[in-house]
Amino acid sequence: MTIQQLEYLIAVDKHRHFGQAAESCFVTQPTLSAQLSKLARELEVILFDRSKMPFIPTEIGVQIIAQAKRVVSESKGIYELVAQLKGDISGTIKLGIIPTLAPLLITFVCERFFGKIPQREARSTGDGH
Amino acid sequence: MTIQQLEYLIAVDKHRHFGQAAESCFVTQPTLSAQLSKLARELEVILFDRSKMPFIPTEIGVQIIAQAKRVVSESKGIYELVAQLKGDISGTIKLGIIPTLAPLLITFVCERFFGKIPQREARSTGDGH
DNA sequence: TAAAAATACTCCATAGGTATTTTAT
DNA sequence: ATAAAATACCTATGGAGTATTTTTA
Repeated sequence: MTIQQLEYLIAVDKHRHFGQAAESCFVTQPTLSAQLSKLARELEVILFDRSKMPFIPTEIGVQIIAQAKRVVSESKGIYELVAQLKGDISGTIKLGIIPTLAPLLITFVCERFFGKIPQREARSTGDGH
Repeated sequence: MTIQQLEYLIAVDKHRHFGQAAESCFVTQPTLSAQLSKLARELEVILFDRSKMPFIPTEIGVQIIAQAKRVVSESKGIYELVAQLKGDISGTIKLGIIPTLAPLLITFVCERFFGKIPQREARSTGDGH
Protein backbone atom coordinates (compact mmCIF):
# COMPACT_ATOMS: atom_id res chain seq x y z
CA MET A 1 0.00 0.00 0.00
CA THR A 2 1.36 3.38 -0.99
CA ILE A 3 0.23 6.94 -0.44
CA GLN A 4 -0.04 7.25 -4.22
CA GLN A 5 -2.47 4.37 -4.43
CA LEU A 6 -4.60 5.98 -1.74
CA GLU A 7 -4.56 9.25 -3.66
CA TYR A 8 -5.66 7.41 -6.79
CA LEU A 9 -8.43 5.76 -4.83
CA ILE A 10 -9.66 9.09 -3.51
CA ALA A 11 -9.56 10.61 -6.99
CA VAL A 12 -11.57 7.75 -8.49
CA ASP A 13 -14.14 8.05 -5.73
CA LYS A 14 -14.36 11.77 -6.29
CA HIS A 15 -14.77 11.67 -10.06
CA ARG A 16 -16.54 8.34 -10.40
CA HIS A 17 -14.71 8.13 -13.70
CA PHE A 18 -11.27 6.57 -14.25
CA GLY A 19 -10.35 8.81 -17.14
CA GLN A 20 -11.07 12.04 -15.32
CA ALA A 21 -9.54 10.75 -12.09
CA ALA A 22 -6.40 9.79 -13.98
CA GLU A 23 -6.16 13.23 -15.49
CA SER A 24 -6.48 14.85 -12.09
CA CYS A 25 -3.57 12.69 -10.90
CA PHE A 26 -1.52 13.43 -14.04
CA VAL A 27 -1.34 9.77 -15.06
CA THR A 28 -3.10 7.64 -17.65
CA GLN A 29 -6.25 5.62 -17.14
CA PRO A 30 -4.56 2.20 -17.31
CA THR A 31 -2.08 3.25 -14.65
CA LEU A 32 -4.89 4.13 -12.29
CA SER A 33 -6.76 0.97 -13.17
CA ALA A 34 -3.71 -1.19 -12.50
CA GLN A 35 -2.82 0.49 -9.23
CA LEU A 36 -6.33 0.26 -7.87
CA SER A 37 -6.65 -3.41 -8.74
CA LYS A 38 -3.28 -3.97 -7.12
CA LEU A 39 -4.43 -2.23 -3.95
CA ALA A 40 -7.65 -4.23 -3.97
CA ARG A 41 -5.66 -7.44 -4.40
CA GLU A 42 -3.35 -6.57 -1.52
CA LEU A 43 -6.24 -5.80 0.82
CA GLU A 44 -8.25 -8.69 -0.60
CA VAL A 45 -11.22 -6.43 -0.98
CA ILE A 46 -13.51 -5.23 -3.74
CA LEU A 47 -13.48 -1.46 -3.62
CA PHE A 48 -16.06 -0.61 -6.27
CA ASP A 49 -19.18 -2.27 -7.54
CA ARG A 50 -18.67 -2.23 -11.32
CA SER A 51 -21.98 -3.87 -12.21
CA LYS A 52 -23.47 -0.46 -12.88
CA MET A 53 -22.29 2.79 -14.35
CA PRO A 54 -21.38 5.04 -12.80
CA PHE A 55 -19.83 2.51 -10.42
CA ILE A 56 -20.21 2.99 -6.69
CA PRO A 57 -17.89 2.05 -3.81
CA THR A 58 -18.78 -1.04 -1.82
CA GLU A 59 -19.59 -0.84 1.88
CA ILE A 60 -16.01 -1.64 2.78
CA GLY A 61 -14.81 0.64 0.01
CA VAL A 62 -16.57 3.61 1.57
CA GLN A 63 -14.79 3.05 4.85
CA ILE A 64 -11.40 2.48 3.25
CA ILE A 65 -11.78 5.68 1.26
CA ALA A 66 -12.59 7.60 4.43
CA GLN A 67 -9.51 6.20 6.14
CA ALA A 68 -7.41 6.82 3.03
CA LYS A 69 -8.34 10.49 3.23
CA ARG A 70 -6.98 10.61 6.76
CA VAL A 71 -3.70 9.03 5.68
CA VAL A 72 -3.26 11.41 2.76
CA SER A 73 -4.22 14.36 4.92
CA GLU A 74 -1.64 13.46 7.56
CA SER A 75 1.00 12.90 4.91
CA LYS A 76 0.33 16.34 3.47
CA GLY A 77 0.91 17.54 7.02
CA ILE A 78 4.56 16.61 6.64
CA TYR A 79 5.01 18.87 3.63
CA GLU A 80 3.19 21.67 5.40
CA LEU A 81 5.36 21.19 8.45
CA VAL A 82 8.48 21.45 6.35
CA ALA A 83 7.27 24.47 4.40
CA GLN A 84 6.32 26.22 7.58
CA LEU A 85 9.47 25.52 9.55
CA LYS A 86 11.76 26.18 6.67
CA GLY A 87 9.83 29.32 5.77
CA ASP A 88 10.42 30.78 9.20
CA ILE A 89 14.15 30.54 9.00
CA SER A 90 14.87 30.71 5.29
CA GLY A 91 17.34 33.15 3.78
CA THR A 92 21.05 33.78 3.87
CA ILE A 93 23.24 35.10 6.60
CA LYS A 94 26.39 36.84 5.46
CA LEU A 95 28.99 37.08 8.14
CA GLY A 96 32.05 39.30 7.88
CA ILE A 97 35.00 39.36 10.22
CA ILE A 98 38.53 40.72 10.17
CA PRO A 99 41.16 38.04 9.45
CA THR A 100 43.01 38.44 12.73
CA LEU A 101 39.96 37.62 14.82
CA ALA A 102 38.43 35.03 12.49
CA PRO A 103 40.25 31.96 13.80
CA LEU A 104 39.20 32.80 17.32
CA LEU A 105 35.54 33.65 16.82
CA ILE A 106 34.22 31.93 13.69
CA THR A 107 34.19 28.45 15.15
CA PHE A 108 32.43 29.64 18.26
CA VAL A 109 29.73 31.53 16.37
CA CYS A 110 29.14 28.74 13.88
CA GLU A 111 28.97 26.16 16.56
CA ARG A 112 26.14 27.93 18.32
CA PHE A 113 24.31 28.70 15.10
CA PHE A 114 24.43 25.22 13.65
CA GLY A 115 23.58 23.79 17.04
CA LYS A 116 20.27 25.64 16.98
CA ILE A 117 19.49 25.39 13.27
CA PRO A 118 21.40 22.40 11.90
CA GLN A 119 19.53 22.10 8.61
CA ARG A 120 21.61 24.81 6.94
CA GLU A 121 24.47 25.01 4.52
CA ALA A 122 27.67 26.91 5.14
CA ARG A 123 29.90 28.32 2.45
CA SER A 124 33.02 30.38 2.81
CA THR A 125 34.07 32.72 0.03
CA GLY A 126 37.33 33.37 1.78
CA ASP A 127 37.59 36.77 0.18
CA GLY A 128 35.56 38.96 2.41
CA HIS A 129 32.29 38.77 0.42
CA MET B 1 7.55 10.20 0.04
CA THR B 2 6.33 6.72 0.81
CA ILE B 3 4.84 5.06 3.87
CA GLN B 4 7.87 2.75 3.86
CA GLN B 5 10.28 5.63 4.11
CA LEU B 6 8.32 6.99 7.05
CA GLU B 7 8.46 3.59 8.73
CA TYR B 8 12.21 3.50 8.18
CA LEU B 9 12.49 6.97 9.66
CA ILE B 10 10.54 5.97 12.74
CA ALA B 11 12.64 2.84 13.17
CA VAL B 12 15.90 4.78 12.95
CA ASP B 13 14.64 7.29 15.48
CA LYS B 14 13.59 4.49 17.78
CA HIS B 15 16.83 2.51 17.64
CA ARG B 16 19.24 5.37 17.06
CA HIS B 17 21.22 2.79 15.11
CA PHE B 18 20.90 2.10 11.38
CA GLY B 19 21.87 -1.54 11.61
CA GLN B 20 19.33 -2.40 14.29
CA ALA B 21 16.66 -0.27 12.67
CA ALA B 22 17.26 -2.03 9.37
CA GLU B 23 16.93 -5.41 11.03
CA SER B 24 13.64 -4.40 12.61
CA CYS B 25 12.38 -3.45 9.14
CA PHE B 26 13.73 -6.65 7.56
CA VAL B 27 16.03 -4.79 5.18
CA THR B 28 19.76 -4.09 5.07
CA GLN B 29 21.52 -1.08 6.48
CA PRO B 30 22.42 0.48 3.10
CA THR B 31 18.77 0.27 2.02
CA LEU B 32 17.69 2.23 5.06
CA SER B 33 20.51 4.67 4.63
CA ALA B 34 19.62 5.28 0.98
CA GLN B 35 15.90 5.66 1.59
CA LEU B 36 16.38 8.11 4.42
CA SER B 37 18.76 10.26 2.43
CA LYS B 38 16.28 10.16 -0.42
CA LEU B 39 13.49 11.30 1.87
CA ALA B 40 15.70 14.05 3.28
CA ARG B 41 16.57 15.18 -0.25
CA GLU B 42 12.92 15.28 -1.28
CA LEU B 43 11.92 17.34 1.75
CA GLU B 44 15.13 19.35 1.51
CA VAL B 45 15.73 18.82 5.16
CA ILE B 46 18.40 17.36 7.39
CA LEU B 47 16.69 14.81 9.60
CA PHE B 48 19.54 13.76 11.87
CA ASP B 49 22.57 15.49 13.25
CA ARG B 50 25.36 13.03 12.45
CA SER B 51 28.14 15.03 14.06
CA LYS B 52 27.87 12.94 17.19
CA MET B 53 27.19 9.33 17.97
CA PRO B 54 24.60 8.29 18.75
CA PHE B 55 23.12 10.75 16.29
CA ILE B 56 20.09 12.82 17.27
CA PRO B 57 17.22 14.14 15.17
CA THR B 58 17.29 17.82 14.28
CA GLU B 59 14.57 20.20 15.46
CA ILE B 60 12.68 19.76 12.22
CA GLY B 61 13.44 16.05 12.30
CA VAL B 62 11.68 15.66 15.62
CA GLN B 63 8.52 17.20 14.23
CA ILE B 64 8.64 15.24 11.00
CA ILE B 65 9.04 12.01 12.96
CA ALA B 66 6.03 12.90 15.09
CA GLN B 67 3.94 13.55 11.99
CA ALA B 68 5.30 10.41 10.32
CA LYS B 69 3.98 8.39 13.24
CA ARG B 70 0.52 9.78 12.61
CA VAL B 71 0.68 8.86 8.93
CA VAL B 72 1.83 5.31 9.65
CA SER B 73 -0.75 4.95 12.38
CA GLU B 74 -3.58 6.02 10.08
CA SER B 75 -2.31 3.74 7.34
CA LYS B 76 -2.36 0.81 9.72
CA GLY B 77 -5.94 1.80 10.35
CA ILE B 78 -6.78 0.68 6.83
CA TYR B 79 -5.53 -2.83 7.46
CA GLU B 80 -7.39 -2.95 10.77
CA LEU B 81 -10.54 -1.76 9.07
CA VAL B 82 -10.27 -4.48 6.47
CA ALA B 83 -9.51 -7.22 8.99
CA GLN B 84 -12.42 -6.14 11.10
CA LEU B 85 -15.00 -5.79 8.37
CA LYS B 86 -13.99 -8.93 6.55
CA GLY B 87 -13.99 -10.85 9.80
CA ASP B 88 -17.59 -9.95 10.42
CA ILE B 89 -18.94 -11.39 7.22
CA SER B 90 -16.47 -14.08 6.26
CA GLY B 91 -17.47 -17.66 5.51
CA THR B 92 -19.41 -19.55 2.87
CA ILE B 93 -23.10 -19.71 2.14
CA LYS B 94 -24.32 -22.89 0.46
CA LEU B 95 -27.63 -22.51 -1.26
CA GLY B 96 -29.71 -25.45 -2.52
CA ILE B 97 -32.82 -25.27 -4.66
CA ILE B 98 -34.83 -27.72 -6.77
CA PRO B 99 -34.17 -27.38 -10.52
CA THR B 100 -37.71 -26.42 -11.48
CA LEU B 101 -37.73 -23.38 -9.25
CA ALA B 102 -34.10 -22.36 -9.69
CA PRO B 103 -34.51 -20.19 -12.81
CA LEU B 104 -37.26 -18.21 -11.11
CA LEU B 105 -35.73 -17.62 -7.69
CA ILE B 106 -31.94 -17.78 -7.89
CA THR B 107 -31.51 -14.50 -9.71
CA PHE B 108 -33.79 -12.72 -7.26
CA VAL B 109 -32.03 -14.07 -4.19
CA CYS B 110 -28.55 -13.42 -5.56
CA GLU B 111 -29.45 -9.95 -6.62
CA ARG B 112 -30.46 -8.96 -3.12
CA PHE B 113 -27.48 -10.70 -1.51
CA PHE B 114 -24.84 -9.21 -3.76
CA GLY B 115 -26.54 -5.87 -3.53
CA LYS B 116 -25.94 -5.82 0.21
CA ILE B 117 -22.55 -7.53 0.33
CA PRO B 118 -20.92 -7.05 -3.06
CA GLN B 119 -17.40 -8.03 -2.04
CA ARG B 120 -18.16 -11.75 -2.36
CA GLU B 121 -17.49 -14.50 -4.83
CA ALA B 122 -20.17 -16.75 -6.27
CA ARG B 123 -19.60 -20.27 -7.56
CA SER B 124 -22.11 -22.75 -8.89
CA THR B 125 -21.38 -26.46 -8.68
CA GLY B 126 -24.43 -27.19 -10.78
CA ASP B 127 -24.82 -30.61 -9.12
CA GLY B 128 -26.70 -29.87 -5.96
CA HIS B 129 -23.65 -29.53 -3.70
C1' DT C 1 -22.81 1.57 -31.25
C1' DA C 2 -20.18 4.49 -28.40
C1' DA C 3 -18.40 5.40 -24.25
C1' DA C 4 -15.24 3.72 -20.54
C1' DA C 5 -12.63 0.27 -17.93
C1' DA C 6 -9.75 -3.85 -18.24
C1' DT C 7 -5.92 -6.29 -20.28
C1' DA C 8 -1.40 -7.11 -22.83
C1' DC C 9 2.96 -5.62 -23.60
C1' DT C 10 7.04 -2.87 -23.16
C1' DC C 11 10.29 0.19 -20.88
C1' DC C 12 12.74 2.38 -17.43
C1' DA C 13 13.16 4.19 -12.81
C1' DT C 14 14.32 2.76 -8.45
C1' DA C 15 14.05 -0.22 -4.22
C1' DG C 16 16.96 -3.43 -2.37
C1' DG C 17 21.10 -6.34 -2.12
C1' DT C 18 26.47 -7.12 -1.84
C1' DA C 19 30.94 -5.18 -1.45
C1' DT C 20 33.65 -1.48 -0.09
C1' DT C 21 35.05 2.96 1.69
C1' DT C 22 34.71 6.60 4.91
C1' DT C 23 33.90 8.35 9.38
C1' DA C 24 33.77 8.77 14.30
C1' DT C 25 34.72 6.98 18.81
C1' DA D 1 41.44 0.01 15.96
C1' DT D 2 36.78 -0.82 15.65
C1' DA D 3 32.12 -0.25 14.98
C1' DA D 4 28.81 1.98 12.16
C1' DA D 5 27.09 4.82 8.37
C1' DA D 6 27.87 6.29 3.65
C1' DT D 7 28.93 5.20 -1.04
C1' DA D 8 29.45 2.41 -5.43
C1' DC D 9 27.66 -0.77 -8.15
C1' DC D 10 24.37 -4.27 -9.77
C1' DT D 11 19.94 -6.70 -10.25
C1' DA D 12 15.11 -7.15 -10.57
C1' DT D 13 10.61 -5.69 -9.31
C1' DG D 14 6.92 -2.95 -10.67
C1' DG D 15 5.08 1.78 -11.89
C1' DA D 16 3.74 4.06 -15.95
C1' DG D 17 3.07 4.43 -20.88
C1' DT D 18 0.90 2.88 -25.65
C1' DA D 19 -2.05 -0.14 -28.04
C1' DT D 20 -5.85 -3.10 -27.85
C1' DT D 21 -9.68 -5.70 -26.21
C1' DT D 22 -13.65 -6.34 -23.42
C1' DT D 23 -17.59 -4.42 -21.31
C1' DT D 24 -21.96 -1.74 -20.30
C1' DA D 25 -25.40 1.55 -21.15
